[in-house]
Amino acid sequence: MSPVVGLRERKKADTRVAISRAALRLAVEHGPDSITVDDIAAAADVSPRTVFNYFATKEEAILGFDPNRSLEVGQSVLERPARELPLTALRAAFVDIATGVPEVAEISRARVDLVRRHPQLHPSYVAGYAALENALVDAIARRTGLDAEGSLYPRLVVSTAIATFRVALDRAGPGKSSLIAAIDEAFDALAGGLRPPR
Amino acid sequence: MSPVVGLRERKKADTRVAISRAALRLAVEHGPDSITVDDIAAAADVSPRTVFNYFATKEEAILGFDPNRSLEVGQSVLERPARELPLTALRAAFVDIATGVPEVAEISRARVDLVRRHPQLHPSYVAGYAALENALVDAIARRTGLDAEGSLYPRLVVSTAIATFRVALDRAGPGKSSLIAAIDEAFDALAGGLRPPR
DNA sequence: TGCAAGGTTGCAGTCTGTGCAACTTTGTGG
DNA sequence: CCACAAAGTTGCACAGACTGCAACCTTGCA
Repeated sequence: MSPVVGLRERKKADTRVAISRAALRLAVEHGPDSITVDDIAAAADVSPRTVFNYFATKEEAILGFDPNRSLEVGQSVLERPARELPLTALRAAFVDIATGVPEVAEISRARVDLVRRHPQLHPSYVAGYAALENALVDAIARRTGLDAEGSLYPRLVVSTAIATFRVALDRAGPGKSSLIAAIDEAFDALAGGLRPPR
Repeated sequence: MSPVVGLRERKKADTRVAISRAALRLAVEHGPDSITVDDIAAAADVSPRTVFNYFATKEEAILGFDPNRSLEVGQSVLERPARELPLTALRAAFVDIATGVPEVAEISRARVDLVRRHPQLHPSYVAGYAALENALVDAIARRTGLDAEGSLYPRLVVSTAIATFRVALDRAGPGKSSLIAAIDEAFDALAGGLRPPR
């Protein structure tokens, strides 16, 4: 009998989550530099070597990159109504992220805070958006019928949309205005050609 | 007699350049992963320990971050005519970079190529734009009279402009269309609200 | 000329990250 | 039910990045 997802895959997914949860928790508690891979491994109940089987670096573990996530978001952009403008479809996808499973959003916010408090993480954090960018460029290229690499437009619109999302994320810090409101304000300005507010 | 810039400072600047030149050259020749800090130090004729006095990481040395450079670009934005729109002033500043000292542009292009060929460098490369972003946010805040942090606009316009510049840089690869043309096309699209090409 | 500030170096040590080979667990087919 | 293949986990040895510290050298100035 071959289960839709076998015990093997489920265990792998669990292990990945366990490592990344442990890494995030420890990093939040003690700071990313004060913890070692050994600490993370111990907290996740695996060997240090195994941590590197799942994540290329310690920071990746803390930030919990999940390649599948990017593909999901790309898919959600493809599923938006065909008549929507690219920028509108992208904005909707970001709103989906923001309003998704509360627990996921919570963890995601914790990561943003952590990066804010520890700028050493910034490079790795930004790097995590590269996979998302590629997935979205692909989706936009399909929607518009443009060539993903040959044409300037797909990468341009995705790249600026992600930048816009990140500004909104940063602005909607803990206790500040809602993320949705920030996304709306930022994307309106972007679609309007970024003229300065009166 | 106190020289405008003393021997000390000149030597420091020279050493920084020597290290970063050596690091870039070796990385281009052998790949960033195949060279060690010891190699770089030897090529720059300093001790390995000294390399870390100038750059926090090996990758920083290869990518040759110079904090002063960001301040210069910020200054050039402030010096644009006051009636120019923020996006126009930013675009002009990027064109200045592209048309500046040929030798500098040459090195800068070599770095872009290197990053393209070795994506491991991408995170650090992108991180290098953080200093530029902050300098430009400051400049735009002053030009518009908006609060750099309290208002969404300054960071939004700078962040998207940098993303746009980077897409143009990437597009204008070696032997491809001119960088200026790419900057023009990309910024026109951005100022037009990123509607898809007909 | 002599001294203080600042820059460079070597050293010892910690930690990240990798290749490899043994070991364990899961899935499958006889 | 049992063997066997496939896939995952672990330990080990090791290269190399990076840091703190203390000694040493060079520059700027009185």
